[in-house]
Amino acid sequence: MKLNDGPQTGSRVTSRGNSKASQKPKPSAGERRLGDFLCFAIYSANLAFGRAYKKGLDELGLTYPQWIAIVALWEQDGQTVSELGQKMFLESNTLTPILKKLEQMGYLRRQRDPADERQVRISLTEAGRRLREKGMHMNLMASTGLKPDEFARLQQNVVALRDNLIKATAEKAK
Amino acid sequence: MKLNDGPQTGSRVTSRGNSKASQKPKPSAGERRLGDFLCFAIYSANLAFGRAYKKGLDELGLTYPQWIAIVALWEQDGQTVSELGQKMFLESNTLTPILKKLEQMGYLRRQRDPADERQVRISLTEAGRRLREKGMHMNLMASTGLKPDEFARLQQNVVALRDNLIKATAEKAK
DNA sequence: TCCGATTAGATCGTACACGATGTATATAGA
DNA sequence: TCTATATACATCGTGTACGATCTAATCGGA
Repeated sequence: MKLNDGPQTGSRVTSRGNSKASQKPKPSAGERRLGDFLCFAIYSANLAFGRAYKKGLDELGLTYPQWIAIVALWEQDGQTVSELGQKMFLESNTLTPILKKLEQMGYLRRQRDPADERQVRISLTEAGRRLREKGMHMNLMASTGLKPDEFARLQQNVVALRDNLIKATAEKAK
Repeated sequence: MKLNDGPQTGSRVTSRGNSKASQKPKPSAGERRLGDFLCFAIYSANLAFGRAYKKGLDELGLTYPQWIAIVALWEQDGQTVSELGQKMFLESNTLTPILKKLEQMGYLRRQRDPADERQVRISLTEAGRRLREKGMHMNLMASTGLKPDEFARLQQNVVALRDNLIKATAEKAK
């Protein structure tokens, strides 16, 4: 009977039907509904991708950002934290914990660059490279319901969108 | 001199140049690079959207998911948590804290449905609706660098992608 | 009508994102 | 050379995501 911190069941004024609160069902003229927001489409597609990848990533024992980091490091080894951050669009505050976790799992090494002790160079271990190979099969092409050319085109459109957003945001920041 | 928990500066074996670790610069034949992943394009575009919206949302004093919830509730008031969750692609474990925060800020009310005490009905307050109006101007169309028809087409493509992913994931779960 | 199963939310632990801040190292200018 | 500034990374607090689990309310079948 007691709702842990839930709203009190005492003051019961059903809020649909008897209050003016519910009188705005249709967005007037130019008002955009949630389904029309491109940002929401991207946001929810990102959630969907995360869920679609979940099973494969669980087999690897990785999270999605961890997997991205492995892929990015496999492409080029010995990157600094900020170089990796540029590829992943993340900064050290987010990246450092991810990299520490992966190091602790034995998939990479982090070592200060002797030439500039401020920088940390990151390199995959043998286990890290094996993991990358093991995850090579993960391919959701079929799940996207897209044909290869559609897939490539959408990918390019989204990349262009992202880069435009970044440029516009940087410019407005000035 | 002491790097809070950073990698030890003692064992210094620069990992580029003298170890085989760095000998894999180009992905062989069919190997996909990070830039070719549609999931990564979506992931990074989502981050970019979050950053692009940041300034406008700060003026409202909201986070992105909080804003989405306000928009969704403005479209239809008195929704249950799970109905709202279907629209936002989130479940109660994520939604409840967001809704509690918005309630605490005075933008909505949460009340158990007398007809079924398991359900919680959510309705915007007057302040919540004013906030929705205030945020009406936020429009990143220009920042996307897309013409209206391109914008609409991309939006539809991403929605279709999302829905395909959800369907495929649900089917494989069976 | 009674009790097992289901449903709706809430809670908890873990892991991102990210602004703000801290610390060590490097660089530049007087 | 000495110090002010800049740079690279790490830490911290807040707020999502999300699987697992919990509780209360409802439903269903014998």
